Amino acid sequence: MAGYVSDAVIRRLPGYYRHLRELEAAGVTQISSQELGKRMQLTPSQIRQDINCFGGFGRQGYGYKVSELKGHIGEILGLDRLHRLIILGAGSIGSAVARYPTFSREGFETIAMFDVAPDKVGTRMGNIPIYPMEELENFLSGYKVDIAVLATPTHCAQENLDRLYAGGVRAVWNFAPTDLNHPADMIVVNVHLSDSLQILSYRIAHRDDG
Amino acid sequence: MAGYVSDAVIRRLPGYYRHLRELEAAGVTQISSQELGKRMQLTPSQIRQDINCFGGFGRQGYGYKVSELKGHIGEILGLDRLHRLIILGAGSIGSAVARYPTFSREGFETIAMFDVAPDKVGTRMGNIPIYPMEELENFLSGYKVDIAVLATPTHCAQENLDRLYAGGVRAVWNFAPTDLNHPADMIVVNVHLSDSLQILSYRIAHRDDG
DNA sequence: TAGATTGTTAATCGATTAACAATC
DNA sequence: TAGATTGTTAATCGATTAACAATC
Repeated sequence: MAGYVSDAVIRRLPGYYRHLRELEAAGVTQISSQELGKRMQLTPSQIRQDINCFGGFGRQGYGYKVSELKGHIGEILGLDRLHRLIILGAGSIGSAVARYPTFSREGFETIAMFDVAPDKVGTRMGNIPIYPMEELENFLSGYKVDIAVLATPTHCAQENLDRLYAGGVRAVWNFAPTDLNHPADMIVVNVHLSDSLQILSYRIAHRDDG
Repeated sequence: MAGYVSDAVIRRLPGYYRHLRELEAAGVTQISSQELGKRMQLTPSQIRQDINCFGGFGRQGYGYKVSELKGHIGEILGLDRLHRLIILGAGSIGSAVARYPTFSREGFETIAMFDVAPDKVGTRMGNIPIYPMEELENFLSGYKVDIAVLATPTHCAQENLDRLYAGGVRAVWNFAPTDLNHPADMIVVNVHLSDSLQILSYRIAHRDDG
């Protein structure tokens, strides 16, 4: 079904899913591209184009069934599968990810954390055990891990990524504020918090430019 | 100098700044668009176009002086100014932001946190005092706040944003996983962690599509 | 049926890439 | 000077928007 889908479209998918979830929760059962566009600040054309990258989920003269479309987009995003996560780094970022409430709802289960600090190792964060970093390879040889969250200091991020790859992990959610080198068959998605804050700073500095 | 600058360009600026900082730290003093492009996975053309939105910072036959270009981009991003932050919500996300090491380096100073939990109120996170949420308006009437970080639960995010606006705050860094309504003269930059993780999930699900 | 709204093709717009004269 | 590389204009490519026939 889905041939080539551009990055621009993919980046909008979570937004669709989020708004459809909110609409469903608000009891809305049907919506047109017109109304959804107004809500999401997108043109109706764009919404129809985006959705039709994946299939004709609407009905002429009617629009889209909210829960049905949400279901389709959820599947497209892979949210119907269970993803097993590990978190490298039990600092403040690692903790925030471990405690983030909505992830488990959406099929992301954190099965272990790793850290170098002796006072953290052996304890638990909620239900999640914290292992010493040197146990990583051993752990990976015993468990299938779908996603590793990289929340260690920047200076060891590349080394940790290499160890993850060697251990068979092929998807990384990176919070270290640096661009990591990785083989083509490893998927890396960055959360560069500083970048985001700097963009806010840019907009403040250029508030009246245009 | 800078006329209209597209979003696409603005989103790349922090990346330039980051790479230039790394290059400077590595002792590299000069770089061509060719070399920088190779490092950042961008075309030399794009780099020259991006930079020339703001001015001719290079020299023909030579390239760019790393520290000079970094300085220019830092200014363009507004990193030469001090930004005073407050953080709404002293949960795991709020704590992670409060403790994020690089922000203070770049001129972002957190002066207060706010929370509803009685056991948190009155304590400090590092040096930062935690005030009760109902003190927000009072605080805002006494301090000039450049940026508010919204790290409260989703269900009160809109209400908190409205209170911030009423209190005079005009820039918000939003971590609540929802799109907030805000007046045109308020700048809101979102960090939608779920969206980012869902994009990773999409890429895993469509790994072999093309 | 008439009205509404999709799915899809065509037109437009903007961003990226290529090319090259200017010049360090 | 010759070689390198910018700044900038022109060409290309891709994404967004508009239009409209299909159809619920």
